[in-house]
Amino acid sequence: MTNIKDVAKQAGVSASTVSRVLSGKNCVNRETRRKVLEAARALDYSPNVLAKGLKMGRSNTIALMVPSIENEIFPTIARGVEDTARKSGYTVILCNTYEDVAVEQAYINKLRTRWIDGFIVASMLPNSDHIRSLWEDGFPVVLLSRYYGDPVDAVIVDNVQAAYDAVNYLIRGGHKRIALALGRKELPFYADRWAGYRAALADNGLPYDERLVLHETNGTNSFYHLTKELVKSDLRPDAIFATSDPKAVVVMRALHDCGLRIPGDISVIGFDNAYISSMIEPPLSTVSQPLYEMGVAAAKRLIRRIRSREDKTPAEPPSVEVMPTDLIIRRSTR
Amino acid sequence: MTNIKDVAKQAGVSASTVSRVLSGKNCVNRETRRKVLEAARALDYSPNVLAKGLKMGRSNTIALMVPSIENEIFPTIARGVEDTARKSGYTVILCNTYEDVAVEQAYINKLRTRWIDGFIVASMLPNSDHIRSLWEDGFPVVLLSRYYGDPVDAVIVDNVQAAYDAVNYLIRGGHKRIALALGRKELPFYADRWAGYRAALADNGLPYDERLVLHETNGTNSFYHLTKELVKSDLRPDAIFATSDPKAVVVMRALHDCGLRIPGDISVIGFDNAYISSMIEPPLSTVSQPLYEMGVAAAKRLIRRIRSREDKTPAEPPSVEVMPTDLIIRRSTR
DNA sequence: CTGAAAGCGCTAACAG
DNA sequence: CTGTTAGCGCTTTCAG
Repeated sequence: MTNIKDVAKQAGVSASTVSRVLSGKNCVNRETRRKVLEAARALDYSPNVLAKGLKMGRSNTIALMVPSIENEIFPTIARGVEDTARKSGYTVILCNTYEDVAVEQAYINKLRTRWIDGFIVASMLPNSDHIRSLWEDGFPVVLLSRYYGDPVDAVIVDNVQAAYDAVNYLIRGGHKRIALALGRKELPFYADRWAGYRAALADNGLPYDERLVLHETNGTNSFYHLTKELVKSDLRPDAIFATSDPKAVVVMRALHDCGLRIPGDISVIGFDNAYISSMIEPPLSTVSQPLYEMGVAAAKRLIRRIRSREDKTPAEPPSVEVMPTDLIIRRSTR
Repeated sequence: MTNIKDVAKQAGVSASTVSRVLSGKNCVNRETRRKVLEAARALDYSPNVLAKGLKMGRSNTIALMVPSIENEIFPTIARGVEDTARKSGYTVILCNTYEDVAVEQAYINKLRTRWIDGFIVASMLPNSDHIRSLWEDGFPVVLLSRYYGDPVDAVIVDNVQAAYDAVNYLIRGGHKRIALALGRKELPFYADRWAGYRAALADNGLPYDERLVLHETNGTNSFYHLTKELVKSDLRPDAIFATSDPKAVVVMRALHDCGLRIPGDISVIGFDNAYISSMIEPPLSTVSQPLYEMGVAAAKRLIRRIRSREDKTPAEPPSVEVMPTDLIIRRSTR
């Protein structure tokens, strides 16, 4: 593999000059610069990132931690992060934590070792203290989607408001008994969507009935039976708000299997605007989050942090960026 | 950040001894070893990967190149790769090429620079010559899913056979006029599925009618109109084989909008066993590829290559690993 | 069994 | 404007 010395020799200059030219320093003679560039091209030289990183104390690499890249929303987020990172010369490392604090911790310990410039964490759990120690130690971190009020940069949506809007829409449409298919409530965005649901009910003078909230037991499929039971009881709802699209799809299957028509007999609304939601029959009304843009925003913010740390610019205080959601009405609601 | 010298000082030994202990060399006194380990723990030391990589000429990092992580099948593959890599101490870098040879090339050029130990390429296009130059230069590479007969390691499925099985099943079920929703045929797996379709027809004495094959024009949605047109013509098929599940879903929507019943009026079968396929109504019959296992197999093979290159073991000849597919019959076929 | 020294490829003072 | 030098943190001969 060709290195900087080879280029230097070929161009008849010293290694430092090659370095200067290739790092875009302008204090180099036009002619010398030309020779170096030519030599570099001729030798198809590209600098060794490891050596550079060792010298500079950074690697131009960031880590993206997600619960699982297989979950609906993360591929799009990942693409936003990756596109943005690449444009700024950063490479991204993908880490699946599987909602396992131990796996998360193992990653952090390994990656902290000076060779990762910063973290985008979309996998944070309430008890992820090793993540907290990251920013306490001055490491650039931005939280994505899961935010617990810590003093750190974050990119989120207003889940309370978004859920409120969805439920409110249902109520305006004349629905009186609205059930909730609720994900694991230790996750802050589910807790918030729950709060938004309650607020919308309250503001419209509708009673909150705990029996109408379906709690996820093990996995998305648990909603299949929960929905069936609820629908067959004497509490049959006229609408169901699911806190994610996959849950909505399962709910719809259960409803279908009970012989109910959507939206004729019952309306369904989801959350996330996953790809499937527009494809199923009937197409699902849902709340969309700007996933790609959230990935972009998180990456931009992280890179700003990294740069400002390197420049020793006085650190700005952490800020949380709240991205807008949209209510998308398709044909699963009347 | 604490480094090897700090540990050495703390333990009262030299840096080389620390290195020996931490690299698991056994030629170290029991007591010395204990002291070093203790010091390392006390200081919460972990070695600098960049320095190590620079010295050793490798980074324990591999790159996974995919067309887009948002495509149905890649998250699962990525998870298989990542799990396997992590278990062997490798980190994976994710690269989305967007089917763009220029992006792919930019990645390769950047990553070749001694700091990536090997590549898993799931994005290869017929004219990806920079990928070819990779293994020609002795770089560890394994191709995933897209294989053009080159002399290089690959992990694939037998797409001809899988498509043959699907179409054959349809024919056995009494279908006589089977249409094909065909993806971009410059991609080898689509070309193979097309070949399997033709072979099944031929073997069963059914005519091959070019008018029954729907060619993707721009994106998956193009099948919506193509399907509608076909169905309204006097060639109305009694079954449609879609070369991927998303295509099948679009086809089903078109059929539904034409008032046709599935599978009553027409059967539909897909390919990939994507998550959605079991969720839609009716649940889609499809061909499943062992995506996770393919990721695992590719990672294992790559790591073997990397290791054997380092050990200077004589290189085994490249081999292609063909993984099994399954025909999954649900309710979209009769 | 252990320490000293060299060097992986690069950049950043520091001289000239 | 350019070359020389030192050193980033680690592993690995080579001596002892």
